[in-house]
Amino acid sequence: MQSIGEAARETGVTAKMIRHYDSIGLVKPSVRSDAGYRYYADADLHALRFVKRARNFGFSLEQTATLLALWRDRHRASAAVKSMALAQVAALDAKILELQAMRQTLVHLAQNCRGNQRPECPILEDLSA
Amino acid sequence: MQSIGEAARETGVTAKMIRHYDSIGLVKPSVRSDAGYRYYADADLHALRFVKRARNFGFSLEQTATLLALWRDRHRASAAVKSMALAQVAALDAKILELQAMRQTLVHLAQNCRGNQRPECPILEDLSA
DNA sequence: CGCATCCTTCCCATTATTGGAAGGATGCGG
DNA sequence: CCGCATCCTTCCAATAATGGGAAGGATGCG
Repeated sequence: MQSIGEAARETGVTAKMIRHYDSIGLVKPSVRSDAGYRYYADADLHALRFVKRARNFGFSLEQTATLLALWRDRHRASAAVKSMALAQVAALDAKILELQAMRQTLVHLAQNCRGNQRPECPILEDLSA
Repeated sequence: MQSIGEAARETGVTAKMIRHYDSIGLVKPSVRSDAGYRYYADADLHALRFVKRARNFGFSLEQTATLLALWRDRHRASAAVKSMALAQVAALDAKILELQAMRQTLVHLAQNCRGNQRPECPILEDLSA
């Protein structure tokens, strides 16, 4: 049983966020002391690391909660998990395309801007067009 | 002089957001009636469209405020604008790379997940590893 | 004149995280 | 065994940008 500080050190999730995950019901400590201290069992630490990784993949906390429930269910079908992963890939694709379009337009505008002491600048001209 | 509703229709910025931009000092109406109604001059509408475009390029409101100030300054050097645009390109690049890395890992995991009724799934296994 | 539609301000919610304050609990050195 | 450092607790607030809604006043038109 680890205190919240120890759990934070071991999982790389800040104590602040661990309390937050507790408050929203995502990962709750197995034990609360009489004084209210949170104590995390190994399985809890595992869940915290799971959450951290899912967040790194860009899953929202809500998606992460679903994945966590699936992970805890030994009998779930892998299809449910796979479809979530593919949906996340599609969301990432859309976001990437959007950012690439922004980037390309900006690069194009910047290439046509002298970037000197004179005021002429197609970037602002385009923004105001 | 357009009322906020007319300004919203003409610029595509919602009345809600126009009020918000006023409250944070980004774009203020040229005139306020005795009753407190906001009235927007052509230059104000221009500024609202400018803001909308800058936001479409992924500039933050703070960056947008700077660009707007540069745009309003007839004597600014184009170098200042160009460096902001290039900084934004760099930020977009970093974000794109990050999303591509997420995407690739997820695709790889999903490819190795059968996605059937059985529980075996490398996606969850990786998340919990 | 009355009703529909607009407008105002103010408050709250979202998403995920971070910050701080005020106060209680624990642990260790002297 | 006392006091201090460090941990912990809860609550409140802020971030960025937008949206939703309530309560109430203003306007416009028939």
